[in-house]
Amino acid sequence: MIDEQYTPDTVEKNAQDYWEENKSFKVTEDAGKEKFYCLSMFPYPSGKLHMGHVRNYTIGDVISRFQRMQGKNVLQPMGWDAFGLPAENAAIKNNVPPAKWTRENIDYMRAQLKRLGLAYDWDRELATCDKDYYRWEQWLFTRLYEKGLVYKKTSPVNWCPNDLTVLANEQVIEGRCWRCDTEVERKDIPQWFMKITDYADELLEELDNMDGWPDQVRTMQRNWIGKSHGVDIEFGLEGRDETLKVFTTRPDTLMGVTYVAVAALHPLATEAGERYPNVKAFIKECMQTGTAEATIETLDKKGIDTGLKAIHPVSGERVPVFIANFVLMGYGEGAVMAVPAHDQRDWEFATRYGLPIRQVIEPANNEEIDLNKQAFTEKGRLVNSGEFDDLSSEQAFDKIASYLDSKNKGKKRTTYRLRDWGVSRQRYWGAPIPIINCSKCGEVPVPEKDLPVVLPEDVKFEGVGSPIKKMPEFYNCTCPSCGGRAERETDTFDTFMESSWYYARYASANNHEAMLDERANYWLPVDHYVGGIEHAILHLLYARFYNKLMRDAGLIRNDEPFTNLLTQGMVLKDGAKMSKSKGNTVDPQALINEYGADTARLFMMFAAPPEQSLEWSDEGVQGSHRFLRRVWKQVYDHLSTGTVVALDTTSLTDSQKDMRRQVHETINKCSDDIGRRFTFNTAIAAVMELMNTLSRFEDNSEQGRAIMQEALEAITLMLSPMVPHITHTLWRALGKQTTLIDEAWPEVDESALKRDSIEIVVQVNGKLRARIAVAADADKATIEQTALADENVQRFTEGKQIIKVIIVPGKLVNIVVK
RNA sequence: GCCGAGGUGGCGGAAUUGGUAGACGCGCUAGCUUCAGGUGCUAGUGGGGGCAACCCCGUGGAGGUUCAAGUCCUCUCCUCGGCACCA
Repeated sequence: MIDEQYTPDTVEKNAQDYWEENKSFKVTEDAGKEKFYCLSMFPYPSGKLHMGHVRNYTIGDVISRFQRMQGKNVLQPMGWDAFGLPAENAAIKNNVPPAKWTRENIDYMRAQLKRLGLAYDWDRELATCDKDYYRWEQWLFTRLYEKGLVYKKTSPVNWCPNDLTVLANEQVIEGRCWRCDTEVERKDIPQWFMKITDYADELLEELDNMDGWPDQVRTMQRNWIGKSHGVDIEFGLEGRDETLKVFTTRPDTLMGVTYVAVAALHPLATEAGERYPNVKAFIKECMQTGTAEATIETLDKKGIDTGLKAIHPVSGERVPVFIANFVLMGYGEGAVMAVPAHDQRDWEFATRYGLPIRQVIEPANNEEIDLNKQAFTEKGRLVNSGEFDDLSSEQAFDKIASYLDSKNKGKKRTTYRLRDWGVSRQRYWGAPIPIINCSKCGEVPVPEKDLPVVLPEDVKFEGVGSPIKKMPEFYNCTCPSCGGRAERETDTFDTFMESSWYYARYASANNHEAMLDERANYWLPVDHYVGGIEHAILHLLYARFYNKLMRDAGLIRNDEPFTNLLTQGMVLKDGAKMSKSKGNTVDPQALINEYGADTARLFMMFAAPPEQSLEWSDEGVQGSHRFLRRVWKQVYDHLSTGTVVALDTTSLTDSQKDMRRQVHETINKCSDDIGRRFTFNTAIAAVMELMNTLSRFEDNSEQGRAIMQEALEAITLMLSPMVPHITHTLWRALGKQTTLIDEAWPEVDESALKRDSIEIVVQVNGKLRARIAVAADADKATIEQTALADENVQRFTEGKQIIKVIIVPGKLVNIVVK
């Protein structure tokens, strides 16, 4: 028996103690059982959980618990994305080492996760700042170095003058630092890169097969990789031996070239800048406008003549070489052939500087175009192109490409927007890059026996700059190759490195001899991955890349890491994302303290489907709590009424059959909503409806009470993935000797779904006019007769000609009259 | 500019394959319970008309297809997310 009052605190402690004592969520490989690996994106230990975490982890937990009830061997692990900038900022502010700050946050947040009752196998917990974790990342990096998949290169990088760190292209949002919004500068420093471009094609092509991912995410990744087919074309330069290479996706427009444009950072531009002061001034102006303003000022095409003349590869014509602000150094060759008649940017530029506009493509459908108004950028038929005239754009692409190839002046080429991944960071709180720089031997990877390169944790922070760059005891070492004096890299890895493979490490978390082992092949790929849409490109692309690196290193066998992806929506309050800066956050801890974890979980799952944004509502939370109290009360009242006999389905009254039918219809719907559709909100709504009916089902007969018992057991089971604590207690209260966590999902009794009579909707000319009851097995003629006989239907058919009658079995009749 | 998602009561949302629009929850109204507030319970709740039975209108807007459209097609307006001078 249970208390009359529902007291979440004791109920929840009770269930959590049981799970803890019985290691309910510890899981091992079992070849005899179907595995299910459910993963939620691990948190950065920033201090305490926010509502987004609660939502994310509840979704993952519901899926995990549901799959467990389907009889699967479910792995649900949790860990900490523990390296990163905020720890350093906190260290400076509070004068506490990043390691200490991070580990205290982890302890606090772990307790919060446990308080939410999440079904994690805590034995597999990992933190990326532990040397036992990052040593394997260092190890893999040295293997990849041997394979030539990582390299060092001095190159201009995005430099954030505020955070004093290099940013990946992906971390630059509209010319500003993704983290602090400071305008990004350019700086030349030696950097380590991973050859993600080697995998660009596979990363792109696999997307087509990844049905378990949202289209939105797949499209974003496709665009990010940005594959395009074109031709590299070499223009001669008048009075010089060298050539100028350009990239174009429209070689069919080659005969329309009237000038060539290079980026401000192109070597030819630099050279011209040294000769002419006004060119130098223009280049400087381009640099200052930088990426930020360039994106805003999309209309203003500016440039300056270098004085150089390029030689057209087919006609031999001399055309001017301009420096133009709209040409990007980072894409293609940093130089373009300009065809003002057929490219809008070239057209705007040519119009501004009085350059010729020469039509070489005409519309295939002979429609009128006016090149005085704008460029004609579509494909069509070639004109004014000598021997290429009358070819279609598509034919000309190949013809012109092979013509150029035969003259050694051009070659087909595929380019990508995707750049190699720069992984060096001039930061302290990250995994040290396992490379030693020797003045004699150059760059030498740290040998396996010397790994891990441990990041010193007992450090003092004195303003900006990484402390290990000032620690000779860290960077002084001997060269593993020649034994001479050498220095370590003091840069650390981009923290996206750690989050790119943690999902695999959970499978082998306690292996101190190897990065991964055969257990990874049991668990991988992740069956269901749950996390924020903000990781649609960066994290998810890097993780896919890393999976392929690990596969090609022979560590795992799967091609893709995440079979299904669920991107959960944001938690909003007053229509805006909850954030500290907006001051509209609600602390999950306060919510749990007041109502308990079950109410918090239930509200999160009920207020909106998981992929949509969720509007916070204090009243909604109360509503969820009220529902749990009602369920509790219903069970209490049922138990207080006496004992229950076995259900005998052979002699039920109509109202008992109706009650029982709804129970089993609800099981049907819930199974589909949770298992297939992931619409937890509608699953909960269905159980609420069932509860509403049940509370009006006042049948104290023996069979009435047996049905009540069956219904309450089903409700308890169906709610258990969402609210595991209260249901743990109610299950026992309902007289069960078993423990809820080990129970299977309820089964539908098909015979209970049968109906003798069904309701059919009758429309006249598509408008609803009546509802009729007919036998479930009534034939069409009977249904039609009954429908036509209805009094209200007759009002609308009287004196009219019936043209036809449409009958949708089990649903509706539509009578068309004139 | 391009790509993607969306627009349904006072609010969050439901309607799964073209077939009863507004499930479920919140809020609100009335009543009961209560010294009172709160809790709990009962009834009602898209707009308009009607004592009622019922009727008319209604899913951002305008057309269209269909026996039937929130759902499909065309055009259009708006909101959100992503990318953006990509040659």
